[in-house]
Amino acid sequence: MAERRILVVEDEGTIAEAVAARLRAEGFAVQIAVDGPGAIEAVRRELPDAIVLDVMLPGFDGLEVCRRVQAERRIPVLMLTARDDETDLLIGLAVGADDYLTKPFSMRELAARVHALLRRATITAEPTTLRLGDLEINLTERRVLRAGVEAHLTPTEFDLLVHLAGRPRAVLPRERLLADVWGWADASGTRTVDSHVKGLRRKLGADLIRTVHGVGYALEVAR
Amino acid sequence: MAERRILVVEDEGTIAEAVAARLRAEGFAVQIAVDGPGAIEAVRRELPDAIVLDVMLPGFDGLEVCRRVQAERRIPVLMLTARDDETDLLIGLAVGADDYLTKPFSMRELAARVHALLRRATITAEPTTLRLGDLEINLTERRVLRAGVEAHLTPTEFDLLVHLAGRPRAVLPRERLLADVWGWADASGTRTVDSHVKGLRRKLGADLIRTVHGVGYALEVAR
DNA sequence: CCACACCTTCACACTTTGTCCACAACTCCC
DNA sequence: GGGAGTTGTGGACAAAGTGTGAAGGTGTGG
Repeated sequence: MAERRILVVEDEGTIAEAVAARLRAEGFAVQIAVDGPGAIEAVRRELPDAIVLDVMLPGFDGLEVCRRVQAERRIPVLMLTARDDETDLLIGLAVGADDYLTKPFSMRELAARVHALLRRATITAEPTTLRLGDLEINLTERRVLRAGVEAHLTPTEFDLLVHLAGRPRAVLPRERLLADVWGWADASGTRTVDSHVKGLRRKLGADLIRTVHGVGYALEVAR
Repeated sequence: MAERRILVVEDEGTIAEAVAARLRAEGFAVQIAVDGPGAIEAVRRELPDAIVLDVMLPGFDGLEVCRRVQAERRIPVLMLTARDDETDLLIGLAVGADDYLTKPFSMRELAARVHALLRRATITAEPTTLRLGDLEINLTERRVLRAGVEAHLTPTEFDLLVHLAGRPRAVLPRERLLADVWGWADASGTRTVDSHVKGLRRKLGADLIRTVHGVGYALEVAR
């Protein structure tokens, strides 16, 4: 099996280093992110097999990270909660965390949980491909077929398409797409979304994406 | 959120009890059925939000239960398979199961799966649609149908309609509409509301919006 | 260093929409 | 019935939004 990649999201340097060291000793390739935006970016870039995620983070918190990550792609998440707070825990599970550890925790326990997480992930038949009408999106291979014909998409186009496909038929405002796909806070004055929609239409057919004037775009799916 | 109802279908008493106990601890209301016919009946009576379903059952098996249930109503199903048998698994997914667990499984894992199932269900079951008589307003898609026929509305027309639909039959003064829909403080001297009402009447029928002389407009709904 | 793929921005044409205006039709009240 | 105020209507016009092709910039891999 190829080396498994783990993303550790933790702003306290000493903890992050300790966790990373232990996981490396277990044979994982470990990346560290120290805040919310960094985590999102790292997920896109590194495509980790699992995430160890602190709930308390600068930028936006771990729950937000978890929600956004899960919106894109199914990745096992182990949550670290500082306090013995049931609220965090429940919210965490609700936004897609798979397991949790309450600080302080032992490194041995952490390692065991991460192993369990990955074992489960490989056993489970996670839906790796989205099927919407004659559109087929393979998330693990990042391939897209329309009516059986493969289209070559750029990375950004693919991410945009996946986001639209996550809420088929729903109208997603440009600001929302810019925030979720690009991670931009400010949506004023840019035509980037429009440009990429143009690309998707050219490659996948003009009828795939509906423009909702003054609002945004929606993925059309035959019912 | 109201308490979520889970139906556990499992003929082995000890397993059924253990599963039920754990799910109750997670805050769910749990019902147990021990065979196929009992499961079908329980689904009809209890209207559960999700089903945890053993494949091996007396009466008729879990796959049959799954098939029948899905034929009636879309309910998330978590399948429990005794053996590590791919055949059962594939059939299960084919007849509408959403996820599965192979025995033996941990209760923690089960709970996480059920949470995930419900989370997914609430996301997909979100076509927030307003229905008022023969008028159908889909908020996430921003589509409007009158008597089954779609009408293309401009952004402002749509927002105005939604505001009227939010208080059906109530008379909303122009000043109120201008404040809520347009964000204008000053209502003097403008006929903007009237213009957009004109548009709505043209596209959706003159009988939809009632004029209250000297006051404003109200959405008419057949009782 | 070059070729290449990609992302973003820009300028322009085109489409859609919002607001206002003028006049007709209507309502209400005396 | 008549008049004042209100509303309906069609269209003009400007403003805003969108589609499109191409250019500039960045980064990557050879």
